Amino acid sequence: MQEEISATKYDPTSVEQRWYSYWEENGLFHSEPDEREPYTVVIPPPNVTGVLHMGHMMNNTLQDVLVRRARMMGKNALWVPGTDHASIATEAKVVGRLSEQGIRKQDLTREQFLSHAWDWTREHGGIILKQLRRLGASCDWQRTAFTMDEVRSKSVIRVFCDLYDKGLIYRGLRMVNWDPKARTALSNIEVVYKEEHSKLYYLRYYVADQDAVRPTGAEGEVLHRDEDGRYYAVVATTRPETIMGDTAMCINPKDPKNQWLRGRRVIVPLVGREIPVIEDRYVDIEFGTGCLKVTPAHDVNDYNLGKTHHLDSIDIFNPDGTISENSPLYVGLDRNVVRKMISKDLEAAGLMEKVEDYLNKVGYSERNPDTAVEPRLCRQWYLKMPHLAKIALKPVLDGEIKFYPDRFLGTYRQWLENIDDWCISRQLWWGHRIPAYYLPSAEGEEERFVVAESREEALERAHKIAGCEHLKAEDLRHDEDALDTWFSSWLWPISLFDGILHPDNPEIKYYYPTADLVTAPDIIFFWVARMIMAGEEYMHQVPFRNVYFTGIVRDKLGRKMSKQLGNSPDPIGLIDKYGADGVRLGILLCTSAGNDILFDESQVEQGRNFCNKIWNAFRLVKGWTVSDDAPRSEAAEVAVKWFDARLKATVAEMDRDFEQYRINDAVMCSYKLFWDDFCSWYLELVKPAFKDGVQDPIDRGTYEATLGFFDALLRLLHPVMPFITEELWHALDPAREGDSIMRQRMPGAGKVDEALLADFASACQTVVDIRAVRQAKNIPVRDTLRLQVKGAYPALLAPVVSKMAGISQVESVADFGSGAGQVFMVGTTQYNIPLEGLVDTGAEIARIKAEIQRYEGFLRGVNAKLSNERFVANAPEQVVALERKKHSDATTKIENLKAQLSKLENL
RNA sequence: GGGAGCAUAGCUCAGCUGGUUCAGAGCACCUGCCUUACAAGCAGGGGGUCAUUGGUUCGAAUCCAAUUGUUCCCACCA
Repeated sequence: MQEEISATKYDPTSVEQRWYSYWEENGLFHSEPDEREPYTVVIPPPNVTGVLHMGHMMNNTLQDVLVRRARMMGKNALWVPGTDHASIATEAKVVGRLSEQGIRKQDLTREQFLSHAWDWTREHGGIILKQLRRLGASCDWQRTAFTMDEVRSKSVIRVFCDLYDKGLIYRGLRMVNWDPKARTALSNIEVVYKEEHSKLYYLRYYVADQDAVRPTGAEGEVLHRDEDGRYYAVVATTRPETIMGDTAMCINPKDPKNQWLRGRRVIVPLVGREIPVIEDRYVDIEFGTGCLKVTPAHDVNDYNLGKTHHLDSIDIFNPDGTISENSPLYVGLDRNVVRKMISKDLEAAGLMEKVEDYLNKVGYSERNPDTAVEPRLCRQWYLKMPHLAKIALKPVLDGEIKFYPDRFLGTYRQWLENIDDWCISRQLWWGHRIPAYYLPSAEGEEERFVVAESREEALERAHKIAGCEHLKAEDLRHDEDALDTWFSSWLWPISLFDGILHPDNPEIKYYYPTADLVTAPDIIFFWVARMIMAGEEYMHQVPFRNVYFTGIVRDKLGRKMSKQLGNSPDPIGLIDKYGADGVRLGILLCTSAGNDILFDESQVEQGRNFCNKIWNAFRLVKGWTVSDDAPRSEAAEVAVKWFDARLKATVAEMDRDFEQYRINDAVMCSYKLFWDDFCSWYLELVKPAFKDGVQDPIDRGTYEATLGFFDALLRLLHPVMPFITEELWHALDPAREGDSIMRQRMPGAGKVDEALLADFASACQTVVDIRAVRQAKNIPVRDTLRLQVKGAYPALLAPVVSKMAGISQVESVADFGSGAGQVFMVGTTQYNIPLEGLVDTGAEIARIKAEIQRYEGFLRGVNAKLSNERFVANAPEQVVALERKKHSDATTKIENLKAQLSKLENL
């Protein structure tokens, strides 16, 4: 320590490692239920194979601040960590790795594939949890959970069966959003719509029965004929590659342009197949030519048209997005390739009328952002939403759960009020396998199944079905699909405490509901809303009280951080460079609820500099020699009293900020308290004089008080900067070995002596003004000055200006005398620094004149108010009184200045 | 197409229930200092029609309306 303390820079590396191990080894993050008030936070589980990015950094720093603070407020704080199996993302990574080794997923059995996936999980899983330790996260690691561990898996299965038995889960055949890369269905919210520049292709659909075409003569009718006189319709489409699936063309019956097409049949270009022309009001007359090609298998709207008009449906795609055998053309080719190809072929065949640029919205898979979603008709599992949406809406509208910022309430409400059933099945292996078992069935027979937690139970259930009494276990076919990842995440606050399987266990009863949830607004639907549903359904209680929405971390230019752009700093690299405390402070200072943050390394630099400041303040204090006989200086006397008040006032302010989740404000408060109030004022005031190369000793009383303040400041800062505060808290007193700052209480707010704070502020202003005079006149600090005062001034002024501004003497005078001096005002009190020969009278006159002008302008404004009868009559008394005070103060100031001016002019 | 947010100093943003926290903070910038804790620092300083236009009010950065710009969310128009 002795050697380390001589360093003028704080070195976080060894400190951070040492204390984190200490905390963990001593179980300081661990919580067990006891008689204290619980404070619970569950981590938004990061992907098990993920690595820490800036978003995690911000999010987890915020959580850690809340948790550490709660712990030091005397609560039994618990922060439960864990990871998410992230089925699509993880499965995609595993598939990717296998294919690098030349292995295709379809060549593996389910068991073989899962074994690879578990290998991958063990290999990469937990990296992110280690990284969170570097950040200082005070998670109870003994409780680390995984969405696919035993308790969580069983909970998911139990809930599925329960919801099925309640009639909330069903199997349905409908259009789903299909991800052809992952080859799975997606829920609606997993589709991200992106605007993109594409083409609108105008295709010729020749009329089949040319001879039957009769112009109707309707006004505005548009007939198309080629050079041979053959009639054709023109269809505008963005997806020419789907024409092989066309089973109709649709016009609006009211469309005058296309009256002649009513009742006709047309020929699908290239394909040559005849399809009917149907009529439906759905078609927009204004769009394109008013003719719509109908492909019921590949478009939701077309599907609906197909249903109402009883059209055939031709599915021309394979699950991977290549053209299937159902198509006469392009079989086996990818849909994106075919689009280019077919447009050329259409062109060549003279079937392409024209191509226009077109801006349209295309749905992409959230997890495979390069893959456009393909609407596809298939059978999936769904969870009914009306009941769950209803129970999830109430606690938020009632304010039982509070959102910070509360504007997300509107988003939340709107979504729940217009919610679709949730497609919960995924055609993936990595995840919780759907506990449905199909009974043997003959070809064409409707599928029959039972839902149960195990095959044995399923068999029992199956036996109860007529005709199935003799089935054997192996006759049951287990559903191949897995559940949506969010179907496990939504149970997280419950399943972490085993509340699904054992609803009455002491842990769930103690820790649930959790206190605060810190998360990003983009998962408000995916996760937040659904956790509330599950909480209400299974615990009959909200899962958390407050939801703090963070913003998105962007770079300095406002761009989202991404791997592609390479604009995302490596968080661990930042910690290596600046220290975890510095990084935490840097992030916290620019975070406010719901607002995106524009991250720049300079903010982290600021954090590091602050660590340095704390470190050096510590060096100063620890470097003092203490004397039991030395008397306490007047300046120290004032400083101790003042800082005590200042500290209490700041604590109160921070408490208010935390209550409203204005965390950045609270952090800034403590930053300024330490840097400005403690270092720049307090320490400078109590700092013993330095004479003849020797520093005077400090008196014991002031020293003890200073250590006390330092201690309080460290406690106040601990939630934000856990490492340096623990280090210095120990260094303050060797007797603390074996203890931890984490176990101490936060400083409390107390009654604040406001008058003292005001007096001190006035004295500070005086110091600043004196220093300004010194700088302007180039008077070094070692040359002491005299200060004359006209009027009332605070009693603590003299010691403060003496110590801080090099004033040897403060004289109360009736008049500043005839000699030249530098006069200034603090409030309405006039001060003068006699400076014979140093004052430029001309410049001074000009300055005072400008000053007078400024105050006169101010006074005019005040007078305007005061002479307004309605103001005097209507405004609250206090406000009017204030205005009167402004008036009298300004008048006094102007008088003072004028007197000063005339004196100078008469020199 | 529907909804929400934002617009205040060069940058990032506070400004909460209209009135001394009213025009603020941090960073950046300028000037002077290597003053025995800290140059990653100290001291001092400049800088803004509060997007625009109306309205409410004794009084508006603050409340209301419209406009402009911008960001985000939701929605099946090929």
